[in-house]
This record gives sequence, structure tokens and C-alpha cells, in this order.
Amino acid sequence: MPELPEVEVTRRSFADAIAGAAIIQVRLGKPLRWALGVQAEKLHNLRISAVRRRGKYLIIDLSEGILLLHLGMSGSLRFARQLPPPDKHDHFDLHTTQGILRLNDPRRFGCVLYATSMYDARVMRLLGSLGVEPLSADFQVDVFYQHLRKRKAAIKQVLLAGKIVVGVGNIYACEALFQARIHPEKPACSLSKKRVELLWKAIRDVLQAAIEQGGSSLRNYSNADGKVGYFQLQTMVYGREGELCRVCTRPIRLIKQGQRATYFCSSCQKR
DNA sequence: ATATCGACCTGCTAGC
DNA sequence: TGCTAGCAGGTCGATA
Repeated sequence: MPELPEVEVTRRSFADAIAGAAIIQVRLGKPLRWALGVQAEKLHNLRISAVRRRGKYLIIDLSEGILLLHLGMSGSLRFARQLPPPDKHDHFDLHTTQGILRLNDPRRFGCVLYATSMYDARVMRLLGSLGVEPLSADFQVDVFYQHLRKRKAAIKQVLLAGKIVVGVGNIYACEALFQARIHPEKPACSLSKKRVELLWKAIRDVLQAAIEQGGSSLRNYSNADGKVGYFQLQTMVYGREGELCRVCTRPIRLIKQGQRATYFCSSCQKR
């Protein structure tokens, strides 16, 4: 589900409301990808100071340590004063003085882990090799170009890997490549400076637009307010196999790259 | 270092 | 209508 825009929209939907709250109790459901890494009781009385995002991770800053949270493929968060009793896919509840933060994650690819600091070995291993934030000033087109020049793999897969730039998942990789008119199988190193500039802008535009529209609502995405996003209503290529390209009216094609679906227009996106 | 591939888990849907 | 195979927004860790 969640790519960078969904995670960011989720973050914004509860960050202010939870800031300043103290943790009262933690409820754990079925195991997630990794164990919490601490006895739940250790979190009692810790205070939440802020909620940040790094790539597709959320970082909840506590008076002592952090909670690192990932939504995996199917995770979503709710934050409210009161919530109904947990259902079978609610695997983490953080009861605080200002409400309950709940993670619902049917496939359990997500995780919540506690660390005493950002320099914890597990946290470093997960965040240490992440690429630059695409919407920050650190995402510079010249640097982006220099990195891509060193990579022989298909541009789509280089984007998905997140080592150069983070947060571009399967939907937005397809959309950004379409907007930049780049064939997804083109080796990253073969892109011209001009193309890279278009891609750089496309990534920022697509992600920013998705955030402004409240994230994608493929399947059942919703943010912590329970509001659904509607970016899906206007994808140019993703999920549109066989439908007509909105630019040239030729059919959108579906191929597999690294066992993942890639949608593109073979007429608009030349090799 | 880079590239590929299996694994994790559940739910939904297309097709028989 | 019912069953099954295949697919889904992510990414880690093993392997060559």
C-alpha cells in the first residue's frame, strides 16, 4: 500500500494530535516482521515529542528512544480518542493520554521497533543505506545524474531499490517514468542528462501531487483520520494494462521487472 | 559492490 | 457456486 505519499499523509494526519502525549499502555497482536525489541512495559510513561518520516519509515520520537514504524505492503494507522476493540489484523495499539494509535496490517510485512536512539544498530542497518529524500533540497539533479551514471540496471529497478532516492514505490515509479517519457527497462546509466532532469522533476511532481491529494487509495488505504485518498483515480499507467494511453491513445502495456509489475506506454516511453 | 531471487503473510479476484 | 492459482502498495538477506 504505502509509498512515500501515503506515509507522509498518514504522518500529517496524527503528528500534531499525538505530540506531547504520554504512553499509558501497549497492546501487541500477532508478530510483525520484527519483534518490538523491548518489553512493552518499558514504554510506559514515555512521552511522544514528534513524529518524523524517513523514506517509508515513520519515526516516533520519545522522551527516551524512538519507535521505528513501517507499514509494509498492507499496513495503515489510525489515531483517535477511542477505537473499537481490536480486530484480527490490529497488531499494535499504543494507548496514550491523547488517544490510541493503532496499526492494522493484514499481511504483517510491517514493523514497529523500539530503539534507544537513532544510532541503535538495528535502526542504522535499516535506515543507513537509504537514498536521499526526494522532496528535500538535498535531492539535487546533478548528484542524481552522477549516481544513475554508475548503475547498469534498469531505471525502474534502480528507483525501486531506494538506494539513490527513497520513497518511490511501484505506483509512483511507473507514473514518474511515464511523465518523463522514459522506458522502464532503459539502463539507468544510459539516460541523458536531459532525461534525468525530466525524471528528477517528475518524481518530485508525482509525489507532491499525490501528497496533496491525500495519497493513493488502491485497495483500502486510509490515513490515521480514516479518510481515503484518491490518487488512483488519475494514474496515467499504473493498473491500466490494455487501457488506452491518456496521451497517445495506444494501449498501456504490462511487463515484469524483478517479479514486479511495470506498466508503461511503449509509444510514449521509448528505449 | 551489484544484481537476482526467495521469503515473509493474508486477502482478493480471475478463470475454470 | 466453489476451488485454485496468481497477484498485490515493500524490502530484507542469502547467493553468485
